[in-house]
Amino acid sequence: MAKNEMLPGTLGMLILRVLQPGPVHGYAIAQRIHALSKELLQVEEGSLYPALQRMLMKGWVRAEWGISETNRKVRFYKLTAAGRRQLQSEIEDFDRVLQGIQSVMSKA
Amino acid sequence: MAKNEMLPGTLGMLILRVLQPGPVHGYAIAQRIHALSKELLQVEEGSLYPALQRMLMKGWVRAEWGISETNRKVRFYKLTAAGRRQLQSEIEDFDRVLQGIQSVMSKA
DNA sequence: AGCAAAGGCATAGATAATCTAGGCCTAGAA
DNA sequence: TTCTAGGCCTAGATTATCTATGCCTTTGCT
Repeated sequence: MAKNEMLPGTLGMLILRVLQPGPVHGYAIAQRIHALSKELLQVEEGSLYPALQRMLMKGWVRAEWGISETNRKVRFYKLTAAGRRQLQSEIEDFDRVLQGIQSVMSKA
Repeated sequence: MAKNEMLPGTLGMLILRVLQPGPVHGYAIAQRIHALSKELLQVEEGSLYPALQRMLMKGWVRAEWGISETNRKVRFYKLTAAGRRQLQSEIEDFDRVLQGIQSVMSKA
């Protein structure tokens, strides 16, 4: 992964995390990830919407049509209880793997 | 990624890092990653050898047949100058992306 | 009124990386 | 001699991401 690309396998975790405080619509999820990461990460729409579809099917989020702050018809995504559990689990997995990576990188 | 799985996109970096101090043969690369990560990471052979092939084709490593410590015919892999540059570049990319991820995860 | 730009959802197809599951061979131990 | 661990490798499936679209609406500019 270069420039603004994502690290494969982490997009789901980031989306769930952004949804944790409350419902957010698709487009805004991408914007928040971009802003919160200080422009380091950029989620393409072609990655975002398929990811949201997967999460819907797994039951980690629910979607609801509504109106955005800018007066547009949007789909708000909301974490389910299962989604909350999934987020915790992904965080644990990520932390563990990251620790492994950092061990190798520092001590090799 | 769960249990002992790898984080996609980081295997190349880990292999290059293990090869940095000097030539290592394939099987031993996997063992070292496993050991150095305190058993947190497990590289499957079906991931390892294709990754080494890719790196050979990109010119990041060179391979040479030899005899292992256990008296077996093995292929030692050695970093090239390009491989060394690639390693630095992947480390920078990874650090940048990781910082982005951690920003999102902490501040969302 | 007309048009462009930006906001917004979505899919198809290509690409890439990993895992599963095998195959094959050898040295050394039991 | 037979078994186990060490060792190399590939085929095929799976999964996630990106590129490139298409389409619709609101707002603002001319």
